[in-house]
Amino acid sequence: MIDKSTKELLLRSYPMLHELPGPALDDILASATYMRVPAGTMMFDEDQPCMGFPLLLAGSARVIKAAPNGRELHLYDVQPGEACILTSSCLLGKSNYQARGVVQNDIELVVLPPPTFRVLFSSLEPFRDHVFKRFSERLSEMLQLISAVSFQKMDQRLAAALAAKASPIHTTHQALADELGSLREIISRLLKNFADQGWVRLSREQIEVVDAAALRRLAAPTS
Amino acid sequence: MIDKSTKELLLRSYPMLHELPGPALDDILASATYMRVPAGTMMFDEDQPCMGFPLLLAGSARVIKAAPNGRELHLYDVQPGEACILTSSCLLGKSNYQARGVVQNDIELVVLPPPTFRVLFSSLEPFRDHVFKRFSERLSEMLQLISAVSFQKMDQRLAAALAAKASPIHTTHQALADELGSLREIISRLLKNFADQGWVRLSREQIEVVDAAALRRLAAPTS
DNA sequence: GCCGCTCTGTAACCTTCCTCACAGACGAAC
DNA sequence: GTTCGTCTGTGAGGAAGGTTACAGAGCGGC
Repeated sequence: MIDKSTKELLLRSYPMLHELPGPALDDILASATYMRVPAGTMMFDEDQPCMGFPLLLAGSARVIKAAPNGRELHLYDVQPGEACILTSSCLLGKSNYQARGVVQNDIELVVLPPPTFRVLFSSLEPFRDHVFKRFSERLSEMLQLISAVSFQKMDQRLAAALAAKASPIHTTHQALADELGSLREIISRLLKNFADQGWVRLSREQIEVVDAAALRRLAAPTS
Repeated sequence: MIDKSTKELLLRSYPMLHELPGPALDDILASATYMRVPAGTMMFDEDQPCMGFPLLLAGSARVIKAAPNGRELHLYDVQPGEACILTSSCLLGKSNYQARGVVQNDIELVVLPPPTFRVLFSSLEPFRDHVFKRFSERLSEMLQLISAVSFQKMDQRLAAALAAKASPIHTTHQALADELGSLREIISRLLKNFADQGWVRLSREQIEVVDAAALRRLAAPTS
C-alpha cells in the first residue's frame, strides 16, 4: 500500500503517471508495494525470474555482469525516474535476468507486480515511450561497451573512465578495476603510468585529473 | 509503391499487419518503398542517421561492430519477419546507428519512412509487441556477448561458436575470426588444437564437428 | 597443364594482461 | 602510540592473443 506522500514523490519522479485518470492510478498503486533497501543488497541475480518492476524514488542501483571467478564488469546504473531496462526486458520478453542488480546507495522504491506493469505499459503511451527511450539508450551504451571491451586496450578504457568523472575522483583502484572488468594490479600500474605522464595526481582513495585532454586523447578509439 | 504480390509476401512475413484496418494498411504502404539489395551492400554504418524502418521479405542482413583497424565482431543477423532492433532504437531514441549493417544474402525489403514507422508503432499494439519482444531478446544476446567477450578465452568462444552450428560447417577461418572479433591466425591455431584433440576434422572451407560434447564442455563458462 | 587467386598452416616475436607474492603506506580504533 | 585492516606500489614470471612473414595447398579459369 502506498501512502499519500509516497504517491507525491512517485509522481514527481515519474511525471507521466499524471496522465493516467485518477482512479486508474489508484488501481495501480493498490497492487504496488513500497520498499526501502539498504546499500549492498542484491536486488536480483543472473538467471532469476523477474518479480516486479521498480519505480525508483531515491538512491541508485547498479547493474553488473559477474564472472564465475569473481571478476565483474559494470553495465549501468539506475537512478530515480528511470526504468530498469533489464527488468523491462524480462517482463516483456518473459525471460530471466541476464545480470546482477545491486543497491548502490540506499534506495526507496515502489514495486509493480508484473501484471500491473504490463497493464500500465500497454495502456499509457507516455510511460511506454519513457521505457522505450531508456531501452534505446541502454542498447546504445551496451554496444559501445562491446566495442570498448573487444577493441580497446585497458589504458584507453581507464583513461575514458577517468575523463568521464568529475575530478577529484574519490574511489579505490579495486572499484575502478571492477567497473572496467579488470584487476586491481593492472589499474594501479596504469594509473602510475598516467601519474608519471603528469596526467593525474594520486593519493589514497582519490585521483585528481590534471590533464583531462591527454586522457581523452589516449581514449580516442583511433589511437 | 507496393504491388499486390509484395503486399501478400509482406503480410505473410509480418502477420500482425493483418490486424490493421485495410485502409490504414494501404495508407502505410503508400508511403513505403520496395527494394532489392544485393549481398555485400552496406545498409547503414556507425554514426549515420536512420533513414527508415526495414521490413524484410527475403534474404538476411548482418549487424557488426567494426574497429578502426579493420577488425570486426558480429552482433546479430536479421531475418525476414524480424525487426532490426538497432533501427528501432535509432528511430525511437532519435539517435544515430551504433553499428554497421551489411546484406548477407540478397534481400528484398519494404522500407517505411520514419514517421510511418512511428505511426504504425504507436497505433498497432501487436506490431509494438513484436518489436519489443525482439528488443528484449537482442538485449539479452548483447549482454551474453559482453560476458563472452570480457570473461571468456578465445578457445571457449570458438568452441561455442562451432558447437552452435550444423556440422559440417562451411566457412573460412577468416569468417570465423570476424564473427568472434579475432584474427585468422588465432582461429587457425585454435582449430588445429581442436583437430589434434580429435574434436573436429578440417578441410578447405569446411569444418566437421566430430565431438560436439567436448566443444561444449570447453565452452562452458565455469572452466 | 599452367597461372593466379584464395585459403590454410606455421614459426618467431611482441605486447598486454593475468597471476602470485609481498612490502609499505595510511587511517581508524583502541 | 600500537595494532590492524584496507589500500597501494611493484616485481617476476607466464599465458593468451596479436603481429609479421612466408610457404604450401586447393581450386578455377584459360
